[in-house]
Amino acid sequence: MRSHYCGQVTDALAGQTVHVCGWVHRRRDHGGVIFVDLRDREGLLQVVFDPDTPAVFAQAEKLRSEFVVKLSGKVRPRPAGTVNANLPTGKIEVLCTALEVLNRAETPPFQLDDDSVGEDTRLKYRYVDLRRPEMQKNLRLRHDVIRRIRNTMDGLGFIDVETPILTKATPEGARDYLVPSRTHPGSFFALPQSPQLFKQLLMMGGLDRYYQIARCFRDEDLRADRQPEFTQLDVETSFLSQKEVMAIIETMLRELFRDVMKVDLGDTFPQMTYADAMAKYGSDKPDLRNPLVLVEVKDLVADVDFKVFATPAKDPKSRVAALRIPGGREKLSRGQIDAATEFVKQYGAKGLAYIVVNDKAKGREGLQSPIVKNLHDRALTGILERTGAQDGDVIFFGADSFKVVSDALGALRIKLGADLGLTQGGPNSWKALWVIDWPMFDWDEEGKRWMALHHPFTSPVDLDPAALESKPGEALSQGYDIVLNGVEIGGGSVRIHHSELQQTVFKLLGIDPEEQQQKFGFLLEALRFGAPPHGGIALGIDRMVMLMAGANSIREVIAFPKTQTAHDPLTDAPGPVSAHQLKELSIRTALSGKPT
RNA sequence: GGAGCGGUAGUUCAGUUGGUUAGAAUACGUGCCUGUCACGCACGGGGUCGCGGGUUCGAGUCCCGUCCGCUCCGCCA
Repeated sequence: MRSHYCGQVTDALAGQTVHVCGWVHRRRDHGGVIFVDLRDREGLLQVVFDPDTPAVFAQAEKLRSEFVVKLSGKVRPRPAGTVNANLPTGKIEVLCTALEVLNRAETPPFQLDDDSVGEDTRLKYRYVDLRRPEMQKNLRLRHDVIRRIRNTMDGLGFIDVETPILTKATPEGARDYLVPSRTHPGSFFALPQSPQLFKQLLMMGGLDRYYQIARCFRDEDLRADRQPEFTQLDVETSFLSQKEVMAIIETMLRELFRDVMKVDLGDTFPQMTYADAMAKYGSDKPDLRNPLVLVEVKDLVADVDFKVFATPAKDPKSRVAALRIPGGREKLSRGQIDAATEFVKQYGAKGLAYIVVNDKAKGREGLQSPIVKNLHDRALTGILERTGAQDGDVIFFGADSFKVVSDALGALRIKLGADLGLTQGGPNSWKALWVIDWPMFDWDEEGKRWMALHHPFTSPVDLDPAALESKPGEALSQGYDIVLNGVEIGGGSVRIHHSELQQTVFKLLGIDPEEQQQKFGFLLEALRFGAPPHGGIALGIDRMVMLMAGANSIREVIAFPKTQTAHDPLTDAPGPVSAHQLKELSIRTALSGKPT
């Protein structure tokens, strides 16, 4: 006896008796006949209950939504005149001859065919939500992605090695999730922010091609594309150059998109330096589908009688940049320009200057703007030339610190590209990009110290510790990020494999020798026992699948995600624990959670 | 830590300058209908308007606080 899931019943089975399992999606009674749409992960099937079979018919009268049933019946084409190509249940139906209710169900908390249900309700009843076709599709896509990644990595000779979930707290980086130790009172494990150090140790262990589909934990505030626990493809290799690692990942991604999405990502992914990305796109993860670009006009306005521009133009740590919106005069309403001004304020900009280009040929008379009177002819001409302005364009300006201008105009570029429909290609357009030549460090004004732009184990291009220490602000790293459609889906680097250089980097980051020893002693020691040159990368699986699924949030591709406060509405985690449990862990007080 | 938007029936939402008994759709229940598929028709049940306080003769509506959800800034080496 064969069993079939209902969605797999096809024309070919016409005339045969089949056995199907599924959920009751909807029941319709009409003229003494009962119709039940049965649902499984594949789709819908119409089951008919005829009054000629009274025993089964009586059972069918009790069926409700989400009842779990198993039934047998004869597959038959719809009667003539009732077949409509647009019917969701197909040309085939099953006349039920035996019905078993495997489980009853209460009225579902929401209708499964309602796609506007609030996310909190969906998450509270995630097990119901997961039955919806969209979620089935997303999770199967995720499975497919991971399966094919494993195939590719395996084909390239990579070994999957598991690394500890209970590990050691790190002083830098994200906040750790801590786990108290019962056997070491007062001491704590940390959940890994990534398997970074373990995979480096694997290189020292001679496992020269490692990968893992690894769960990572970071106790930081959430976003649409950030969850406190997430999954990354973690990769590390020995003896390979930056170029070679990037080539492997390109191959993997190209095959993945070819096989799963039927998309060609192109033969060679373009590469862009961090400096160029910031200059042209105001972002370290440019979306190349968006044609808008930032144009530096600092030199043109250094001598204008307008402090808003002139002051930053003379400051080496500041920038004055323009963003030209082709056809902006028609496309942007006055309200949208005001909204743009408000928009850039969240990135620290104090305002947003603009020029509407009415008639270039008329010179300054042809420009409409609150700031034109403050700019001399040479500046205006230069700006129009350099931005390539045409009649009908709007040019926005940012003048502030390098970071504020880049952040503000970079974000405005993305927003207007989307709002005005300038971004090319739509959902089926894919633009991959490597961002390379990252600075090693970024100066933290508040902490008065250098911060690693990538992470503290990233190798500088120049391996001489003395050179690094003399000019840390100018050092470039052997780091690389992979960006897809403006989303950072991964980042990696060639690592430091000399103990002295690693200590120098720690020192520059303000980690004194004692703390180095306490937190990273095992790494420094391992580096002394024959560490091969090594490097790798980590790719965010959740983000990649989110992009492939066309979803707006990684929660849509995670079976049981958490809300913005890192709460799980389904299990109500995190929750209080008993006083007994706390006592065993040598924890005296719980500040808010009442012991139960 | 901060900004914005939201919270009204199981669900999705409406609710006017503060004014009678808070509505619609859908879901749910009962009945009718001989092939329906967003079936249709009739009737019915269903509400601490997130929570607390305040203003007022009177609050879903105004004010303050608070909790929750979402988006973003900070944060995420």
